Amino acid sequence: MAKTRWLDEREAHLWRTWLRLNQELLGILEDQINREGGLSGADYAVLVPLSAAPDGMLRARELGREILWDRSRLSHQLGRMEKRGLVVREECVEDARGAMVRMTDAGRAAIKRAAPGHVAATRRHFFDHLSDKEVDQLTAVLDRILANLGS
Amino acid sequence: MAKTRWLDEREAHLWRTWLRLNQELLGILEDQINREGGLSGADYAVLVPLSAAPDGMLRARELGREILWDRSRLSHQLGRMEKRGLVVREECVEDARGAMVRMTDAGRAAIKRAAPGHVAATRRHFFDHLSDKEVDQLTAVLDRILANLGS
DNA sequence: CACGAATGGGTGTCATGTCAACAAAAAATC
DNA sequence: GATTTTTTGTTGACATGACACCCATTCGTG
Repeated sequence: MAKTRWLDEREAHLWRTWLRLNQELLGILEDQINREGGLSGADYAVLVPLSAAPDGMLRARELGREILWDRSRLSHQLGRMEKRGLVVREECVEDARGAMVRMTDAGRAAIKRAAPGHVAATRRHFFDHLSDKEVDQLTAVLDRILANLGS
Repeated sequence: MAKTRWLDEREAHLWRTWLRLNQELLGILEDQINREGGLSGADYAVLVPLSAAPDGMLRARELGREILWDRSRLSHQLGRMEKRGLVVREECVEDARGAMVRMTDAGRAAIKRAAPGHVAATRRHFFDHLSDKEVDQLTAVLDRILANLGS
């Protein structure tokens, strides 16, 4: 067990900024979604992959994989969303264990209502402050970090 | 209401990476703290400012301001931590409304146990994949975004 | 085919976070 | 100095998330 190498001043600053930015930015965007679409951030996260899928339908397993949720969390969330009429669950034909999740018309309407404001807020608070070059640099760095997370 | 300008391919990619990286990275670090110190991420967040404060004591208001928590959340969390003997609440001399929060010896021991592994994990999963120059670039970009969040 | 392991999904329970309402003290206003 | 307004902290109710466990189905292996 080697002696700990603590973060130096620059590193600590970056780390605090990283955490704080993440926290505040997500909070702002969540509020935004909440106000404009009557949706929670969780609702939105679920509806996004569904709206991109054919027939607005995905297998629960796939859905969970896309948004990195465990099955329990997804199941609870789907139960709540089903109760509010945003999605329905149907049987899966090719695998009797599975469950298909389909977005209802109300679900599609809700995300169509929320999405423009969400994108606008994302631009206003994030992309508007980045040059094209910085987008590329940032992408390269974050992709690299993400790719090494497994280790 | 102008027509929505959706994210292009590069932007969408960066945005997904940002969200996913945060989610996974924070999850990993939380697990780490959890295992090594028997602490939750919330416990850790509370203990960090306390361990940096004189006498391990801060006014609740200050503590909440540092970690950007609202009063209710902090109060609940402190209640739980007090029950587990990590902190104690004391009266505030100069303001009878206030509450002082003091880290107990057990609290200090817990964070001393968790901190080295936490820093190591932060390095392993984050800083080890960044050059010095990239740290500076990233800091500049994120600071700028953070500074503009109020708008 | 039979059997144990793995997978997909659900449920209950408890920890955590949010929100509205409250009470007490301090600050501001008149 | 009395009265409103803010600030500080707590509480209770409720939404959400994490975790352990359950059941049915499918897969892998003999």
